[in-house]
Amino acid sequence: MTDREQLHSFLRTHQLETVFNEPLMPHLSLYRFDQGEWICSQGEPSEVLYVLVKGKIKVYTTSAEGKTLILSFKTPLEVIGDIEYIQEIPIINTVEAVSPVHMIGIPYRFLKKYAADYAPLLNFLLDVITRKFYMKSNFLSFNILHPVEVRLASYLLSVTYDESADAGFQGQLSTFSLTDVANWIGTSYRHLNRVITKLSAEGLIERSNGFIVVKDKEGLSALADQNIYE
Amino acid sequence: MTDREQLHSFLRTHQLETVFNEPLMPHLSLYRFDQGEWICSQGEPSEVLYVLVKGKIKVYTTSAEGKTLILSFKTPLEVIGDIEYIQEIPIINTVEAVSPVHMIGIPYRFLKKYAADYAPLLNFLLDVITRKFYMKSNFLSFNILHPVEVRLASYLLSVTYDESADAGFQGQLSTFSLTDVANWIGTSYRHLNRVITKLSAEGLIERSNGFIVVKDKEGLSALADQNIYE
DNA sequence: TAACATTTAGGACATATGTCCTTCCCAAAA
DNA sequence: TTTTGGGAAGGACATATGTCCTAAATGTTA
Repeated sequence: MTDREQLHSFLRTHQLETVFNEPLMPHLSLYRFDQGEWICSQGEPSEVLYVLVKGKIKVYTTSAEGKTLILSFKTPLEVIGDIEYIQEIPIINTVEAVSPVHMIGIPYRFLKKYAADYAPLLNFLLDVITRKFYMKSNFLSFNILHPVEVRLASYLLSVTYDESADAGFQGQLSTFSLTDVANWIGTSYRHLNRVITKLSAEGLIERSNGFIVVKDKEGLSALADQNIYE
Repeated sequence: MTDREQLHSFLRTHQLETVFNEPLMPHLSLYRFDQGEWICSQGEPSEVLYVLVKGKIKVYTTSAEGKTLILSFKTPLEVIGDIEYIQEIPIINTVEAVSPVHMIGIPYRFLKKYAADYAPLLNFLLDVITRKFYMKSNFLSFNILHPVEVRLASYLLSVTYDESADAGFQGQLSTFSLTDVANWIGTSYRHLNRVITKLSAEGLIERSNGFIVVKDKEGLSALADQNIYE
């Protein structure tokens, strides 16, 4: 399959054919990123709108002091560079591939030229952005309002739910390093460890060579009264 | 001046005349809210898109445990209910007038009927939402990544800047109660007090019957290396 | 003015979280 | 097999923050 064919196949799969109008089509291209590769990085000038169509990415911000805060893990369908496109600002967050990734890219200048008033695209962007807004806002407020223990419980539930739906992992936390998890829930690796130890002692989870196994889903739910992801 | 005239005057002032198309016009109405009045409240069904055209509002969320987190103070031009409109979800956050407030309201059903594909409105919403997204995301990450001391410094700078530009207040923190400030920077009243005492001891600020006076703007800036509002 | 409510500042203590460092374990290289 | 490097777990300690309570200050009503 050629790149062009694959691109169109992705458009079809995600029902994007109506989102981009005819004059825009020639300017779409397919990008691939390897695991660990940076897709864009905080502070850079931004020029391309990306649509994630395959794989998993990690969005994070780095503070002046060098602390990292993971803002989200995203799977298709998701858009990167939308805020930057509309506000005409440099890249806000660093985006990194956590698996092999395919993205469709459209340079801003063509969007501006051919689709600034194309309602289907505008509606698509509105939908994507508002969903992002809602989730991020929720997630970050949750982080501020709850202690690490609750955040971890909430995180574990959402991840194990995903995984098991996806591959029958039976609540084993794979994929992410504990360092990632720490940055994700906004705490230090050390403290995360402490909380893991505590939850283990309470029989809610179990640690097995670098991973975490959920033992008592009910118990975790009780702890994380409100799931971040709803 | 009749309500109708005033409404149109507001539309003109904020250059909104092009945002709403003809069939929508009869369905715009002007709302007034008194200081302290609730404009909408977390969890309610949402039915009206509001545009803040005069006054100041406070947006906050309340956690299951009853903790309050103020997400933003907003002045014109700002939109309330946009996320809810597009995602078709209940009200996310509680909004309260902190001064007498004027808002233009448009019921969702007319928006859907007459303007679902009206590009100027869509672009307006995109602009407003992305700006909100950017600021909120910034603000909340900042909160997670920095201690209260830094958040307070950053807050004081932004507020005193605003105030002085507005009315020559010379860095006196008016308007907000310290309880509001605490909820705003995501900490407890008690701890805020502690930090205020500390910064006072360092000569950066001074406390004078319920208010705070900024004594050393440079010093505060050094502390808050990155201003939340940029 | 007296009595009472309400707000404000801060003390005492417990808990949450961060930083730094050490130890242990395992895998890859010699 | 030995060596070495690096990650993972956790100890020790300092700091940040929260909760509960008290005392002073201020306003408010009788």
